[in-house]
Amino acid sequence: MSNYLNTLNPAQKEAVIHKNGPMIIIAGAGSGKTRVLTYRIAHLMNQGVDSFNILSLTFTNKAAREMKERISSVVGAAEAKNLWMGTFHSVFARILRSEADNLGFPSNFTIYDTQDSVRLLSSIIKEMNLEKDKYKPKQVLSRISQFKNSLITVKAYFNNSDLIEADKMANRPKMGEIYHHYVNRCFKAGAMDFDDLLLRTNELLTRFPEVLAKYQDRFRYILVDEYQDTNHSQYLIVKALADRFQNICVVGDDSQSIYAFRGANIQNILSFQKDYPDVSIFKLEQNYRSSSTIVEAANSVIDKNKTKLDKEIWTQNDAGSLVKVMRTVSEAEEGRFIAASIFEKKMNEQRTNDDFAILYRTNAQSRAIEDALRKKGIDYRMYGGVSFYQRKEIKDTLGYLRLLINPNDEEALKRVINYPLRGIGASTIDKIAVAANHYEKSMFEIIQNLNSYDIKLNGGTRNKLNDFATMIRHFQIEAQSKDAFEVAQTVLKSTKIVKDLESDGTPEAVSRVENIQELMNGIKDFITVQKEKEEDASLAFFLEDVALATDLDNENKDDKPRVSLMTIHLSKGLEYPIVHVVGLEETLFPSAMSMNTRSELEEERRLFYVALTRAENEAFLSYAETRYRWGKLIDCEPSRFIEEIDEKYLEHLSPRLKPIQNKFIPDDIFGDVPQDRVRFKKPVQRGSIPKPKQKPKIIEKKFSPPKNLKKVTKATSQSSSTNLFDNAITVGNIVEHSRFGRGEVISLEGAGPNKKAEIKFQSVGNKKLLLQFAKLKVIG
DNA sequence: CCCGATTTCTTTTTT
DNA sequence: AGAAATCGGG
Repeated sequence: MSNYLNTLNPAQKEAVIHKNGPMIIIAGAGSGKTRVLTYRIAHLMNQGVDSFNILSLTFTNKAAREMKERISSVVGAAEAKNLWMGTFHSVFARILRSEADNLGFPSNFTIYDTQDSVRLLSSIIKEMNLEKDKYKPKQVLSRISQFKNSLITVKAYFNNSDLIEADKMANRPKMGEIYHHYVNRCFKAGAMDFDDLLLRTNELLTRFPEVLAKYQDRFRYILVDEYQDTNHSQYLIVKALADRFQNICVVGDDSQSIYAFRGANIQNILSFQKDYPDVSIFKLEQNYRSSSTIVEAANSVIDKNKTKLDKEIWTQNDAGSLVKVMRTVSEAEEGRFIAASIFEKKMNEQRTNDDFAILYRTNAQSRAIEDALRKKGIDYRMYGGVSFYQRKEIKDTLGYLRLLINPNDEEALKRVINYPLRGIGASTIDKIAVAANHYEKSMFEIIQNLNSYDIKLNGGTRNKLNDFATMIRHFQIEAQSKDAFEVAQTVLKSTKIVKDLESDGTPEAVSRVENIQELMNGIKDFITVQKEKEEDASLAFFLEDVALATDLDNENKDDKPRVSLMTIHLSKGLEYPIVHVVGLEETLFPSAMSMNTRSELEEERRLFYVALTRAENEAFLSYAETRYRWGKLIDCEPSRFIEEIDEKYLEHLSPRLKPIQNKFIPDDIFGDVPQDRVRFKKPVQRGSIPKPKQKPKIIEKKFSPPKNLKKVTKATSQSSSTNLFDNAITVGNIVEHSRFGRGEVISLEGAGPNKKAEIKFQSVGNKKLLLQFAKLKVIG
């Protein structure tokens, strides 16, 4: 046994040692929460609790994995192996698989992702002949999600006149019917969406007392991390499971509750004491992560919230440097400022890329940052956004795999039945869908036995459908004897997906092929890892893993250190020496969608609190005066959150009022662009491509100081496009275009925003392109 | 009846 | 700025 207890402060130690009964740990940002959780589990095991009886629910699978490793190092790998650890979704997906038959689901049920759900809802809405404007699939889905997270089944919905009335008032009287259809279709497809994983678990535990008893007996000690982000559905699961032994330990920080939009209920943590009157409460208030400046700056912000638990975060750490605030003239400039600042710190302070994180409110903001980092040659890794598994080519490939595992998976079927193109078009698919609804069979069943059903299809189409069904059946047979990797290989070969892409020849297609290659590597890795752990390496389990994987979960077994880019939501639980929080502008952060009620605004404020407290040593806040949103350039106001920080913790790098000149701003940090905003007032917009004649010239005159015309034009076009290299191009250059591929520059004409190049492309011949819009990369 | 090209709409955050 | 819906040619 090790002396791990000695490394803890008194509050942490108490929380670790406390053994039985309900307990809550209020853990402020950076207070060593993960350490406490890990040691608590290790300690339980050292006290003789069987690892088999411990369930630990974490926020990401990565967190679970890391925690498991740390526990292994205390109690030994063999012992730690039996721990149940993971996200709510992954743990209960596993339980649902083994209990699926109770609920009438196949054990290899599909997990529908958001896109699948939206597509299914679109078809339902279309089939019901409802007006698209009233019933937007995404909105409908989020409404259904609300129902599910509050455990309102279809039946419960129709028994609840308030809900029916509310939907009528919202001009969506058919909501209940849509919900009904949606649930039925998912059921028939053998599919569960994300919310179902929790809802159906509740159903399982309520309807089958013997199943509940089994898991109650099994999970004698339950720990829940990030409890403030659990929704009602999750709350009930935990409550049911913990009911027998009452050994329930929840850890959370009300100040970091940022998932109300997906049904998280801050009341869960605020009212834990009511649920368990004899609860023991532990507070971890000492922050070990951040400088005192950052801790206090963050405190001064969160104090503005009304709804919060009583606690005071403090630290013994040094004051460190002030929180820097920077205004820039555009988002491109913001990106350049950040890139320059990172570059400088790497030089002067021996920092490495992995010391930095750049956090933003919306994924769309990453683009400008990425451009700037790339230009400075700074390696970065972006988390979230369009994640790997969401890419079209990956989803297509996975679609085949899903279909062979579960032929009733309608969304997978629709996705792949005509990709690559095999002459089965929309109207054929519609006919089959109609027949499927009519005969109450799955679409695949209809296709397999076309002759048994009455459908009007011509002979050619029938043959094509038969071929398709035969191919899928062939895959299924293959899957009985071969492993996931081999099956996937067969799929790729038979469907000619890769060939199809290769014949395309565009750089996009090439990168798609690379992605598929990467997917294959992923499958191979998965098999190896699972076999090492002596766990399920089946294709079905791989698909589940993929469906529930977070971007953060994928270990970057990458060589180089990289700057991290992610949304603030994703950054929760992480820490970095230097953090840039960008886009601090009204209507962006706080988001315009969340400014209507006090509680929404408080959630935005907590989000800002989370962002700020990721920083260990230094925090930068930046905002732009203009930014492209919905493809248009708009003016921005600085975020109220900047003002909400106590002024004494701030250092303004840019002048606070309107800048007339900015002579004191050092060139190397802020770039060499005049800070005069006038020139961005008349932006060169994308919409003006067809008639680019006059306007740009006027603009150019307005703001070109005779001194360095070149640089100014460069900056201008950067602010209106993502092209970084337009001025670097000369006749004879070999360039790469995202659509046309490689080509040679033959001639140049025009100047500034009007500058055009004639390029001889290998693929499409000669083209004249406006440099400011063409995304050209100079190769040589 | 399919396919490629044009046009329209959309954008918060995620399991 | 990118995907889904719509449109006209083949």
